[in-house]
Amino acid sequence: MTVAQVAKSKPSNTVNCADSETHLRPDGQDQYTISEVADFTGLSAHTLRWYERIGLMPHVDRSHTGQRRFSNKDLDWLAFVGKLRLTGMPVADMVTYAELVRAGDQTFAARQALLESTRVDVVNRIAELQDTLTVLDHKISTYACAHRAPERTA
Amino acid sequence: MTVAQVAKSKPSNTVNCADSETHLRPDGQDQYTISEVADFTGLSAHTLRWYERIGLMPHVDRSHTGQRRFSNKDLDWLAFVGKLRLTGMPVADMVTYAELVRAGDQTFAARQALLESTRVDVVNRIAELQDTLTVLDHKISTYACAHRAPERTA
DNA sequence: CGCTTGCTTCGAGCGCACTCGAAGGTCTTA
DNA sequence: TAAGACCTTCGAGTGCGCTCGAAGCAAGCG
Repeated sequence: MTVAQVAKSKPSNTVNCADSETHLRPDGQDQYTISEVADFTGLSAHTLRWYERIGLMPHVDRSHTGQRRFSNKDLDWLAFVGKLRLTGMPVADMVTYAELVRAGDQTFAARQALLESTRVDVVNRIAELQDTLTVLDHKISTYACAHRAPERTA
Repeated sequence: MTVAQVAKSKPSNTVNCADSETHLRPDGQDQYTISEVADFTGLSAHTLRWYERIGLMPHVDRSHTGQRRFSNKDLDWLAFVGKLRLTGMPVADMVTYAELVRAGDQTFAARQALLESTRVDVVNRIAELQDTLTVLDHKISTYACAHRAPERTA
């Protein structure tokens, strides 16, 4: 509830080192309907509403008639969530992270820990994939060989 | 049906270049019950039967009483399937590959193509993950910064 | 004013990859 | 020969991540 406001009151320095987020979108006006966001992110409107319902999005602003108005901050968040999704992190864990964010600054350490463990997962996954790649290449090369030596099928 | 026999009649040269498959298991006796295979692979007996049902396994030999007797070749296949699974390939696609294998030598080209396209997927996925890793590291470093500069919360 | 478009909520449905349970046959060991 | 483990098949159930449909409100246009 207040989270959105708080977020808005801090243009770009939620953290304050080498921060380069909140790239304003072309029109730069920080107000997007759900279908605009759907187009932009590739997620369906249904999915966006679902994300909010399950707590994977901070509560999105509403227009005076109750329609969602997404901000650039929301888009940034969605982009980040998209990255987490790529890591294969379960939605439930992303929700946990989102809850930490909503809980405020005192959860920095917990969030960092969560991201670090995710990082480890990603690194492992990459190693796994690279290993798989080796197997794949080996297999592919055997097919290539079979091509070159088509004799002795019997 | 005949597939199993054919497979067995070719000790280790299905393809014939630098072939180093079929590492005999400790007891080396080429006959495993479903629960042994389950232990070995980490898959459940249910899943193994399911793999066979959907055509992801060549039909497994049976004992005179109808119980499954897995061969080393089957274990090799399962290991390979495990790798494919790691790539995120849908089971349906693996079944397609399995069908190609069962169809015989004239599908070498198709199989090679399938593996090569999988290879591309894996490479892309790795790139994606590496990209994600960058984002993650950036985010983690901002948390680290926030720790070092705890002032200016207001 | 009525119509279309697009939003709202809620709850049900879907596809995937298993996962499990039931009912029954078989193998081994006492 | 009887108990208990372990196998068989078949079909139903589960959990996840969406995905969709229905019913209804609101804005904007001719």
